Amino acid sequence: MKHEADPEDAEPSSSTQVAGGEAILRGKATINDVARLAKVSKKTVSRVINESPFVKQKTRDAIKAVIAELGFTPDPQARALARRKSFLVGLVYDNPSPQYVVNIQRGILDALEGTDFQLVLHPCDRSKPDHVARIQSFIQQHKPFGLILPPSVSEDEPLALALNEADVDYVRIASVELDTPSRMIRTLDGDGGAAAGRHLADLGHRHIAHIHGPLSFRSTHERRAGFERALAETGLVLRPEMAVEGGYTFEGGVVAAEHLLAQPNPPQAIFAGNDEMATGAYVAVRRAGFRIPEDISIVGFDDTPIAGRLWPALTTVRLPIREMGSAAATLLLQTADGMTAKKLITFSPEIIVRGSTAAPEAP
Amino acid sequence: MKHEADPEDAEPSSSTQVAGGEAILRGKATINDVARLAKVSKKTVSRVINESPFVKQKTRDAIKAVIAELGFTPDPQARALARRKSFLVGLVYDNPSPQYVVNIQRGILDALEGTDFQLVLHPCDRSKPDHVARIQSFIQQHKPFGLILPPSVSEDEPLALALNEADVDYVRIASVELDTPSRMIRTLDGDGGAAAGRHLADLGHRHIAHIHGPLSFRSTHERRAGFERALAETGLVLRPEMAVEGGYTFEGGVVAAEHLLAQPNPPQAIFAGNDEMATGAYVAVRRAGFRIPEDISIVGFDDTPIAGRLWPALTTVRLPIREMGSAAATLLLQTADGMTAKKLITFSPEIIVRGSTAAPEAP
DNA sequence: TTCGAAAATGTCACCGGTGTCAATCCTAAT
DNA sequence: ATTAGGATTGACACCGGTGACATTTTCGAA
Repeated sequence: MKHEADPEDAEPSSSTQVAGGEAILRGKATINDVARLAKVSKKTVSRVINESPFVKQKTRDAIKAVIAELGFTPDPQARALARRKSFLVGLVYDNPSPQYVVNIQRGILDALEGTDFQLVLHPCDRSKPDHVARIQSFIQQHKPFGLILPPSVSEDEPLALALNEADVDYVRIASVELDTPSRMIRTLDGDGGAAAGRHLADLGHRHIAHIHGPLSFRSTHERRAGFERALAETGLVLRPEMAVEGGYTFEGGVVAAEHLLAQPNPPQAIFAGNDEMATGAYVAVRRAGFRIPEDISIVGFDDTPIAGRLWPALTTVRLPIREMGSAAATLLLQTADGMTAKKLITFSPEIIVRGSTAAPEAP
Repeated sequence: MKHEADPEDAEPSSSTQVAGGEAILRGKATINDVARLAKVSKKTVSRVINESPFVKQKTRDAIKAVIAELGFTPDPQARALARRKSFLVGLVYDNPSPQYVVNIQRGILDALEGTDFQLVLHPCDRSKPDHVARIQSFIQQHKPFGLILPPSVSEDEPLALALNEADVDYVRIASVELDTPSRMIRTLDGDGGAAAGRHLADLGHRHIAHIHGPLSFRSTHERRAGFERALAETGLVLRPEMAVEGGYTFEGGVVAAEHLLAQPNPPQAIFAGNDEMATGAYVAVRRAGFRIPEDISIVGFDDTPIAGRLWPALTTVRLPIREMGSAAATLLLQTADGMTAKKLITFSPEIIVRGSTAAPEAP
């Protein structure tokens, strides 16, 4: 394939002379090179890059051809500087469960693949008083295109407020709205809790306990409320002494389950607010000498990989975490596309029945 | 505190007029503002920011004072553009174990905290033929300051070669050197394998099996070699039919263990090349009706969180993964500091004895 | 006191894009 | 043919720093 012959239209900018059969140095061309070769101003090239509708089709095609030929890629840093907005998507998280975080990451990366955006990690410690300030300064400095906030960061009202003030877009992943309006991926945690309750009730359990997360998490209440609702439908109630907090952690789950088992009338079934705590419950139950599921049934929540790795495998409520991450990123990017941005996408949980639940044995 | 009175030295650049008692807009000042207030050229300010030694102490102090007063922070994008080098550290990974990845991430973030660098995730699929090209284009576009390569990406010789060509710094986390010299965090996987072997031998086991990772991973061979070496010291040998591949995955571990147990003379103890496979072995062993550790002892490798969550808890070989991630990032950043960059940091594994191993029961 | 080299500091273009607004090109209506 | 008004395109400054090199200080040695 021949290039045009104009003697001036030669090589991409920097007059690097390279010996003989050099591999085409794709990718190092700049917008100026493209403009020169296409015989238009760099501004027009810029318009094409940014898909401005105000470029004649013919011009656009010509420029695109040059871009392809040169393997031109706009420089993210330069663009960021000029626009005062980088191509970074920040994942701001503070979640006790690594599995959860990894899956969210994967989902986001799925959605970001092929775009110009990069995922940067920004863990945050909500127990520190300056956590909001830190995030603000991150935003001021790096000017991320947007943020994704999974729980429990997503439930931080002061943070949401600060974010609305700041110049960032963000998407929350949470089970409930905040007072501050914002775009979000909503999970129907209540339905999940209900599914768990119904499953146990259907199996014939009558004496059921619950290990819940920290009271400061909205999801804790959602899951429990759904659970109690389902029990109520069968005429059951969750007795106060059968509801214990497990902090959403493995260790918390162990302690909580031990507490339950130490009572005069231990439960036949336990619904843990997440898989981590359910895993802890496994340990406590075994230590106490009970069998799963023959003596005690256990249900978890999240369906993290560990659920399938336990023995017997854990019956749990699955949230499509990876898909949620992906949806969150997609939602975030819609602003970029100028598309009519949806405000809310809802995901429903689904109960995955495995080996940790069974009908209670006849006494 | 009063400012100087010169009528011109007023507000930071952009003549935004704000009504009355505005909160001091810290952080939005630019290098020009600093230069003006400090009555020096922006270049000198730049020198201070970059800790150039060629600035008089007095000047430096004055400028630092202004920087502090203004809450000035240099703009990463602008710096990146001018230097042709961004402030991103890329984590290029392709690891079947999410736990591993998360811990590496944490370690890196520990080290990056307080610096100007940000961590960006760059998963990569080594099974795709263009994976090196993709990474190259990532580098060309985003000009990351450096990359961190955990296994198995760290064992990719072609990638290392390409990286040496490209304009990036990188640190490998691996158990062995590559032909291409590079800075690295080395783990003595062989010693870990040996520790596992010694532990089982010391307990009195004589009939021991091994589930190893993919043959394409160097660590697979390292771990196995160390293991066999330790057995040899006790006069034991790993019989060929007692060594099965488990692909470093849970499912692979299940299948491999089933294979071992189906043999006419099943092993008394199993050393799995990582915790994922050990977890799989748990399931297979249970399914086959054996007890852990009474009938069969199991040892893992990595000490990922799941090890402590199993019942009984898994005896395993621990690598300080988080610390390794941190060390890798620190090593990478040393170039920035102009410090004498170390080339190699070695981490030794340590066996963590928990409940999954015991002396074989008298037959 | 004078001079020269080292130490400090400044100048100015440039990194590779985008925003603003003016200039030019078209097309249909007059 | 002429012209108004929208469609295209271009000119130019600017985003906020850094690199290369010039200029000015500074200070000990002559």
